[in-house]
Amino acid sequence: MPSRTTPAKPRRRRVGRPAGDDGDLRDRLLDAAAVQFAATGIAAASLRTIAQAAGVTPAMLHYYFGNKDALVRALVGERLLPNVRPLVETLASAGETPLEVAQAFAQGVSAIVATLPWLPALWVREVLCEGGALREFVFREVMPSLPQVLTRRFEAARAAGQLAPGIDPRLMVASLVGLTLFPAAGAPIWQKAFGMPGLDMPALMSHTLALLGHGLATPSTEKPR
Amino acid sequence: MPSRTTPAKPRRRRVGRPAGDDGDLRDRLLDAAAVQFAATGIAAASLRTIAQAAGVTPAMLHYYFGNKDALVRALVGERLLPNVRPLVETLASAGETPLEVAQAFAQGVSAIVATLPWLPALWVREVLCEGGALREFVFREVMPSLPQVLTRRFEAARAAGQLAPGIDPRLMVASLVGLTLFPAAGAPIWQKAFGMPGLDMPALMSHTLALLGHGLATPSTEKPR
DNA sequence: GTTTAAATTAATCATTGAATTAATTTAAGG
DNA sequence: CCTTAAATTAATTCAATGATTAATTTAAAC
Repeated sequence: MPSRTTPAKPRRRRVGRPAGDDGDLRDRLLDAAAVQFAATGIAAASLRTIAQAAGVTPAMLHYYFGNKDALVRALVGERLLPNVRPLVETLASAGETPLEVAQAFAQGVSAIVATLPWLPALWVREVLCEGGALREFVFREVMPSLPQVLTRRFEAARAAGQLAPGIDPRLMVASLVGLTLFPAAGAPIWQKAFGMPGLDMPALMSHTLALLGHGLATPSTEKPR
Repeated sequence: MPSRTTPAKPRRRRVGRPAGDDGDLRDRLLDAAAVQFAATGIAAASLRTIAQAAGVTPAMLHYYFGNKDALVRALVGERLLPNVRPLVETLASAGETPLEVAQAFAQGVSAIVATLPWLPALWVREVLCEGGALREFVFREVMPSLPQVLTRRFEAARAAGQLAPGIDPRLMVASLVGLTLFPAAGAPIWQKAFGMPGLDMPALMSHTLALLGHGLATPSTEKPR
């Protein structure tokens, strides 16, 4: 039993440079920041909380990044963009038919989610919503290309008679994001609150691709009246 | 030109009960709060900013609502739920085929957006995302019914052979929200950044219903190889 | 060994935000 | 008219947050 006079917090680190080689602290701080930013939004996430999650003092965030804004920029530059850019480049040429393009998109999102589980929530909150803190920055970096690349591909498909009537090529980006990235951002909700434990990315992907492939009605019941 | 010694801010209200009958201030505060909450997220929206947008002092928020939490509850109780509940009730019986149910859903969302333009962004940010401030509260009030009602309807349709193969009835809620409410939350983005001025709710709705009706490939090019 | 650089904490500061209170003005009721 | 209640602002308080600095410990370099 610890003596009553020495509070002796269990594993409290002493002041000074640590013995063990903690050379990866910067990475751990970025990870903690990503999780916290995605969970509560960037504005609502305090540096104290992030530092605490990484087991250090908020002064370390100042030491490694300078200030909160620079931390956000580092996260975007070193984690977000490097993982999103390959997808954008892939989509410029992947697949032939519209459905194949959509499949490539869904697969790319699925891959990103597998490595960065916090990305969908952060993207939805801070990039896609009005007033999101990352909108300007991200749009300048990746997005000028992504929507236009995809739109051009779907427009070409329509010109070639490969796109179903009534589908707006320009709106396909919104539809694809809404069907893949967005559900991933709320996965815990759909899972727990709706009592569906089987909702993982593979299940979501096959469902979504079926929907994109032939819609939701069976041919026999379509327009029955 | 105003004299230099009297700053005399133009239309600064004097202290005390106002002459004109401003009996609707409480409503205006709720409106300003809704807009601000949707624009930056609840946590990041300051009472100062909300009060300023309504042209009054933050003390008025305390006067009418008590504290920020009560303001949020009032907004949910008096603006959100009354506008969302009718949709939930409609969906319990509207339409016959899955496509008709989806159409009723899309139309309901469209109607809500017309009256409360700020709702999609607020809903996506604070209800659907992990860590959203309204999740617990809203889920206890409306959501226990909405997803289950819709899921049951799509499951019945599948049992009746009206649902296309590969479609998961439980995931349809996520798909519908992702195709309707979610794009509405980011409408200004799709519009401005993608150079598509024609993106309004009617256009989005017809596109989405076409997608849900028959998928995105023309029958002739489906499975070409 | 001694010196120097790196990494870390504790402590502090300034700013902002939510919450509260006292004072003030006007409307309404008798 | 006089009194009372309602609505509003200015000013203040308290907690939390981002930012910063000085002190401290260890590793590395010579």
